[in-house]
Amino acid sequence: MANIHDVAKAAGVSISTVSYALSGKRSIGEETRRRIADAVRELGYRPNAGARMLASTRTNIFAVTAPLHSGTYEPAHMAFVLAVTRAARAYDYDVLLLTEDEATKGLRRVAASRLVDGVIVLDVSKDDERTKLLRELDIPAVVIGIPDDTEELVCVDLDFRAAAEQSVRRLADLGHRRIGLLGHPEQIYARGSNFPHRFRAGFLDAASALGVDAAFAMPGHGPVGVRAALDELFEKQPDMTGLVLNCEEPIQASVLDILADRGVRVPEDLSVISACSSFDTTRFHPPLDVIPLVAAETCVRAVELVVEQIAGAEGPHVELVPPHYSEHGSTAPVPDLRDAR
Amino acid sequence: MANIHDVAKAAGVSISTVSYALSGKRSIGEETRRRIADAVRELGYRPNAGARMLASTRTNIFAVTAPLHSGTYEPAHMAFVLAVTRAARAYDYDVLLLTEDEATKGLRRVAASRLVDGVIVLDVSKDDERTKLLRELDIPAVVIGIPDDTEELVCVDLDFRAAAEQSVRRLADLGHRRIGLLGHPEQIYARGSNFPHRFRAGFLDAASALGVDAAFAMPGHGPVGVRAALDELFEKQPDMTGLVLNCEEPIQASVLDILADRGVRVPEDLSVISACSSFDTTRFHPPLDVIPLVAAETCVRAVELVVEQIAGAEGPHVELVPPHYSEHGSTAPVPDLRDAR
DNA sequence: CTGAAAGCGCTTACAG
DNA sequence: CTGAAAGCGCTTACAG
Repeated sequence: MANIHDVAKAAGVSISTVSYALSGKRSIGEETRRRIADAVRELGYRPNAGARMLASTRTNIFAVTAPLHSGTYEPAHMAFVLAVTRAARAYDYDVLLLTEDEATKGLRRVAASRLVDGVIVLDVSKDDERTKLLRELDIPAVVIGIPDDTEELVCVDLDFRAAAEQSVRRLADLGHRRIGLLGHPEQIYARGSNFPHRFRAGFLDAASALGVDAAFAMPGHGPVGVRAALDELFEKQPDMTGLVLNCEEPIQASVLDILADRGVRVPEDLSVISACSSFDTTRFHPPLDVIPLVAAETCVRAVELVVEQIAGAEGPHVELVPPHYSEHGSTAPVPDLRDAR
Repeated sequence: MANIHDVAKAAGVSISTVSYALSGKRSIGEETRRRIADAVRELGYRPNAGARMLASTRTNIFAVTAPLHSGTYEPAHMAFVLAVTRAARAYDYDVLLLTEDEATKGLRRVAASRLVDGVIVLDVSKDDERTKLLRELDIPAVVIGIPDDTEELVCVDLDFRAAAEQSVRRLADLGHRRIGLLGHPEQIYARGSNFPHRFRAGFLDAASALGVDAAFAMPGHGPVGVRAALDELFEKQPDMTGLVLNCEEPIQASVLDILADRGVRVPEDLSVISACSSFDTTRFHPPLDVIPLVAAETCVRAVELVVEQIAGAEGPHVELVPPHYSEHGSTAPVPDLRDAR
C-alpha cells in the first residue's frame, strides 16, 4: 500500500503539498497538481482512513442507530436506512449500522471512541432511551421522528399530524360525516412508536375540529384480525362512508380484499385514503389515494442537519416535512349527497 | 475527552501500561490494574478509534456490501444484514453498510483506504462484479451465497441444492410421483440471484435421480400471477400431488389462499413444502413443513471465516451449511396410495 | 511487572 | 505557490 510519502517522492514534492492537493484546501500550481495526480493514479494511492481520522479529528462516518426489533415491519424501516445511507454518501460520509441492543450501547461506544462524526436516530419511540443518551453525549445528532421530549434535540420527520388532518379534510370536503381510521396493530402503539400516535391524535383532533364523527380501530393478526377491526369500525358507525388507512401494506391489501368480498365498492360506497404509506398504493385494486411517506426527503434533510451541526451551525429544533396528497380515484363525494341530487 | 495520557497520569503509570492493561496483552500487577481501572472509569476514558486504527493497523470494522436493489424482497435481505451485524459484534467488530451502487464502488473505496478489516458480501449474483473486485483487492472477505466462479473466494451459504433434494426425497418417500416447484418471480432468476438457480437445479436433478416427474413454474405479479403459475403446474401435471414452494412469504400465503379457495386440501389432496423460507411457516393455515433459511447460522459462520482470514488462517473454499427439514403436517402419503389401501 | 520511545500516516498551522 | 515540522492518540517492539 502506497502512502503519502511514496506519492510525494514520486511527484517530487512534499507530503504537505500532496495532502493539500488532495483536499483542495489550498491552491496548487498547475504542473505540481498534474504530477501529483499522476503519482496518485500510478500508485493507486488512497489516504489511510485511520491516519486521516487521527490527524483531522473527522472520521467521515455517521452512526445510524435503529433497534429494528423483529416486531417492526422491515420494508419501511429498511427504506429509511437505505435513504440515510444514500444521502450520507452525498456528503462523503459512510454509515455504521447499530441495531438491536447495540442501538443504544453501540451509540455510547462509537460516540465515546470518536468513531463517528454524527448520529442519525431511526425508529424512535415516544420515550426513547437514546434521546436521553444523546443529551449526555454531546455529538451531532438528528432524530428522525418526534419523541415526546424533544428538548436539546434536532428532530425531523414527516408531519404526521398534518397528514392526518389532510386526510380528514379531504373526506370532510367531499361531504363525509362519519369516517374511520384503521391504524396499526395494537403492539405498535403499545411499544410507543411515535408516529402512529401522532397520526391518530391528528386524525381525532381534525375530525372534531371539522365536526366529523370519527371512529378508530386497530387490526389484530392476519386477515382475521383485519376483518375484526373493520367490523368494529362499521359497528361503531354503521353509516361510515370514509376510511383512512394508516398501517402497513399487507393490512391495507387485506382491507381491500375484504371490502371487495363484501361488495363494498371503492369509492362509490366507501372513500378510502392510504395515509403515510411507504409503498406503492397504485398497484392496489383499486389504486388508493395516498399521502406518501417518503423516506428520501426526510433522510436527506436529516443528513443535512447533521452536517450543519458538524460544521458548527444549527441549534436544537423540530422540523416537520409537509405531507402531499396524491389522488388516485379512491375518494368520491359522500353517497347520500349524490343520491340526494 | 480524556486521552491515554490523562489516564496514565491519574493512575500514576506510563501510557504503555494503560494500553496493555486495556488490551490484556500482557500481565499487569493487581494494584496497578485497579488504579488504571479506577482512572478509566472516573475519566470516562475510551480509546480513540482513529488513533487505534493507525497504530494497530486494525479498524475493527467490517464492510457489509449488499446492493439491496428495490426488486429484492427486503425482509429476507434485512435479516442477513442484521444477522451479520449481530455476529460481528461478538468479535468486537462494527459494520459499515455499503448499498446500491456503493456496494461495489464503496467496497473499492473502503478497502483501499483501510477503513475496514474485512468484507462480507451479501446478495451475490451468479456473475457478480464484486467477486472480480475482491480478487484484486486482497482484503479478507467472505461471500454469502455461491457465485458461478468461486475461484480464490471464501463462500458460505445454506446448501440450496441439498435442500431441494431433501424436499424431493421427502415427497418421493411418501409415494408422490408428480410434483411441482413454484419458484421465485421470473425477474429474480433473470437478475442472476444465485440461490434460486441452485435450488431449481437441485430440485430437477433430484427428481430425475429419484424417478419423479417434476414441473416448474414462476409466479407473475400479485395473486393473479400466482394463480397463473399454479394453473401452469396443474396443467403440466394434472395429477400433481406434491408441491414445493421456493419463494417469498406473500407468494406462499397467496398459494395457500388459492388452494383453499379451490377446495384443494393440504395435505390430503396436495402435500406442500416450504423450502428455504426465512419466515415463520407455522403461522400459515395450514402450517407448512419447512426447510428454514436461517440467516443466523450462515452469518455467524461467515463472520468466523472473515475473522480467521484476518488472523491469517483459511484459504479460499466453499462451505455449505446443511439444511434441516421441519415437519408441521403439510405432507402426507400420496392420495391414490391411501385410497388403494 | 513496567517504562521510554519509536512509529503508524495523515493534517495543518507556521514560515517563507 | 510550497516545505519542514509538530502533533493527532494510540500500539508495540525494545529494554530492564
